[in-house]
Amino acid sequence: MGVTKSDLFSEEQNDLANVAKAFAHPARIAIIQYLLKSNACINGHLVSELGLAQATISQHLRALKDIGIIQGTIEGVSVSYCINPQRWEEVKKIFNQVFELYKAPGNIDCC
Amino acid sequence: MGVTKSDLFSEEQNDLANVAKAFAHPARIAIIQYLLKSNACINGHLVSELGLAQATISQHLRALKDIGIIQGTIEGVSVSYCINPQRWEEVKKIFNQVFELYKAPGNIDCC
DNA sequence: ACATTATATTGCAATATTACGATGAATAAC
DNA sequence: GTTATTCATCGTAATATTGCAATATAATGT
Repeated sequence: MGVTKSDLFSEEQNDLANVAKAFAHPARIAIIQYLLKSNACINGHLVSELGLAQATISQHLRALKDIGIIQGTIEGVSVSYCINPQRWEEVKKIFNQVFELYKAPGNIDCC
Repeated sequence: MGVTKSDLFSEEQNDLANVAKAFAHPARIAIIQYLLKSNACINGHLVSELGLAQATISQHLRALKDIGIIQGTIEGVSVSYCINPQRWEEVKKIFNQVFELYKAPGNIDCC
């Protein structure tokens, strides 16, 4: 059906899945990396940087903004985007909580 | 179009996006957490555990197997699944490389 | 051989995502 | 006010994902 049965799962599980979705497209990864690299706030040079249409970039930016990982402020006629530090740490923690759950088994091949 | 233009991006970016995709569904998160918790290898008790049809679970398991994060071995008539330790560490590293890229700016609100 | 159990695969319907052109809204420069 | 620039939103087409019933496959027990 294409509809995911969110009600079957915990809020935590849905949250992680939604955050992961933000990372689940190379264009959004590229945008994040670009913002991380140029620590200063960068606007839509992204359109020329990545090879996608302006409307498409805008759509990806919105997806990232929706989960709070980036934020934008109007700067004259253009818009400056940057990482939201608080949310970034939060997201990092959400992922690490899963990764830290794993304890390497005594025998290297469990199956 | 629904087709993602992978050729516009680096292999690293596409890799991360693909791994993130595996985490981008609550059912797959639930499966991973279940395997992490019961460090021993567990087979498809998942069908009764999560509220999804057998075919659907099987499909999610395949998605996780495809990116190498889990592995399964035939155990009589059933199949034991477990985390692949090597790949798990690798995936953890791939995510952390992005998270560690971030250096908190002097001024807390950059935009 | 036959039935049983457990899992995988196939085929399909419904919804989601990706991408882009066209259009709209807001600011700046004249 | 008009024009140019930048970005967001809308509408649309194409592809992907999700979920399940039905069927296939494979091993075990009788």
